Amino acid sequence: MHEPQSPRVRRVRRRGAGLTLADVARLAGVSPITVSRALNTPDRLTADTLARVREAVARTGYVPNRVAGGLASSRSRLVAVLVPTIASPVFLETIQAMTEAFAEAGYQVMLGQSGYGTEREEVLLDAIIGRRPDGIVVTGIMHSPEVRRRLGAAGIPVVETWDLTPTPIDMVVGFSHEKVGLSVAEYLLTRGCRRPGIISADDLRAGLRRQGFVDAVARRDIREVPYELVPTPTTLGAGRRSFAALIERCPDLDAVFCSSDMMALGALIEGGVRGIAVPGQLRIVGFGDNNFAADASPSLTTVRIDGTAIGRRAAAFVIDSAEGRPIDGRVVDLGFEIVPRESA
Amino acid sequence: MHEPQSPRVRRVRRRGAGLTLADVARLAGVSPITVSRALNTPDRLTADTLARVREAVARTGYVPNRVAGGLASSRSRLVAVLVPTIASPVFLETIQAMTEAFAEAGYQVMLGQSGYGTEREEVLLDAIIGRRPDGIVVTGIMHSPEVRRRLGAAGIPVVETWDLTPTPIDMVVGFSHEKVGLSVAEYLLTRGCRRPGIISADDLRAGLRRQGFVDAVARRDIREVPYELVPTPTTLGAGRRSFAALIERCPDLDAVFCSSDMMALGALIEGGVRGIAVPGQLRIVGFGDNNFAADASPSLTTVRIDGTAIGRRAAAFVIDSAEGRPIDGRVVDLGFEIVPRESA
DNA sequence: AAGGTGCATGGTAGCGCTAACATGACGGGC
DNA sequence: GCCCGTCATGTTAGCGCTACCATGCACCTT
Repeated sequence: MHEPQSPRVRRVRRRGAGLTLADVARLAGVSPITVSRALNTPDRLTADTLARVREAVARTGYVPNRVAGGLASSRSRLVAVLVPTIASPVFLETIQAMTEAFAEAGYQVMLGQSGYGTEREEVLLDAIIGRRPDGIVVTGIMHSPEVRRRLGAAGIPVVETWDLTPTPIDMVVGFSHEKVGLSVAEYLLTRGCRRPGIISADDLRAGLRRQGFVDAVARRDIREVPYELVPTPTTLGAGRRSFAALIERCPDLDAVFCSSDMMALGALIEGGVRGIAVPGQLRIVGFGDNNFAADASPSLTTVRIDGTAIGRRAAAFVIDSAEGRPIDGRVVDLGFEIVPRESA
Repeated sequence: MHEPQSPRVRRVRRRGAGLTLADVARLAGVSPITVSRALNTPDRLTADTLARVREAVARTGYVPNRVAGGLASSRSRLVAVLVPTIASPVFLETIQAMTEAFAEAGYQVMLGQSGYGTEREEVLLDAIIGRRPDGIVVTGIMHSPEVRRRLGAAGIPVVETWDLTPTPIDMVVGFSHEKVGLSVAEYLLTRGCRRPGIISADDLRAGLRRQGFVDAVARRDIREVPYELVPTPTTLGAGRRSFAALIERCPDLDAVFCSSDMMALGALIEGGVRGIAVPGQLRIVGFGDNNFAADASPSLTTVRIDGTAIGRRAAAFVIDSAEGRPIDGRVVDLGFEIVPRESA
């Protein structure tokens, strides 16, 4: 840190390696730009030059500084991924698929947790925009007009996911939560249910599913759907307690649609404890097709979302934008699927 | 992208905002460096100057380019977090706590998934080192000597987590998995168990817990501990099937230690299906104290790890290193706690 | 009065890389 | 032999910021 040499000397290297492209170039006997090309566009060099540079890189253990590269080329090869909170397992599959797809294409994922209120969301957004990512993927639709304005102004490709809107900021990959509610309602009605209830998280998307469900059953003259609202993140315990509350209020319930598999499992367990026959007496449907759904007892009927496909599609959008390829179809509906199992 | 103007003209701005510190300085009537100080060390300016700069920033909507700042200061304010895969919920709490702590201190988290074999791990490592993060947090101990060498050579602070070693690359925050196995064994022995089995993931840390368990019961002359090995990530289904296999092989089993709560829940469910009384006939212990453990039926005895504390401590290590504060105690044991509930 | 001291602000020179243009060698068509 | 195109490589000039030192001024000390 402290240098005993004369003060006017060239600035001291602070960091370990401190190896630069110029050092490698000197060793290989070429100009710096040639090393740059060896790393970025190797097919533009003769085999001989390329080999010389590669050898110099290997000998020195040089790792190019992408911060400098990013500044020079205005391409950071960084992508921001915003989730409400990572602690909820809903988006994990999507994050995993994205991280993987981005890593393969040479991009790195920056994680941001937006679920801490508007004020901190704006601070986070500035921190992210300050890093000049090549793209931003958000889970859910951005609703705050201020946030939408800032994202738009930053000129960074934005992909909204896990939801659908005809008017995305930029691009959107997801599915219709209302249609999920609708389909589940029809699934249950078809099986003879006439007195359904809902256990729902208090987030926007779960709300849309509930709305879709309520609308669908209303068409069959079921005007009242009892429900319990649960704060996110949803838990098994919340599922048990909500189910208990619901069934005590309406003992004649014959179906429950839960906004997460974990809560559905809770309902299943609470039902078991109370001696309620599932699906004989009451049907239970979850959401998410988490990896435990198939192995519950009875196994859980649920709604499968292909989180991996969402992640991959979102990554492709960002990468295509960053590489300057044309984007067509900025609204992608990946749909969903009801997985019939024993519980309904 | 293509400019119809004369070719010798100054390079064109490619990016939206394109606003720089110099623009803000001009507007505020100060030098660029003063704007830089207004953003980074505001208390070094007079209230008047600061206000003028702040106003200019607000008027323009300027967001400083941290890529450039990082290059100039060799402080990227980026921290890499490496997990085997994000899809396993084990580290979520830790990641969440870290992301939060880092965000508060102005650092951004870069996510990397290392669990794809040695070769891809090295590529990932170069991608990460290339971004010159101010710190790297890895879950687990890094064992590959090549990786350890590279991390050491990069001169970046490294925090290993979720495990313990007297010889960390740099710093380590975690707990002893062997001691976990030992404590659980003693817990079960104290309660009269003499024929315990194990359902364990095939990862290193779960292996250490198993070893600790086996060693502990061996001291009480229990020489053989039947076990089932499960590939990670562990699932409820794997728990059910492993439990079934184990109980069929050894019907006299009186305890099972599972390497994850999810598998313990699977064992619980399978036990229920088979009419095995828990804990009367057989005791079940999980690991992780996931948020469903307390609400299972019977509630799950398990081992609680304070993932949040691990995350916070790891973040503190990195931030202290980055800010040049002295680090003492580079090995931190945060311990664990057995949570006695109904299942054991 | 001369010479500090402390503070707010500014000028200069990079950080390590790449875009854009320049150069020079080579080969082919006429 | 000349011109041109093509290709590999080099030169130059930044990208947008901050470290470092310099400057100027108010206020003190002796």
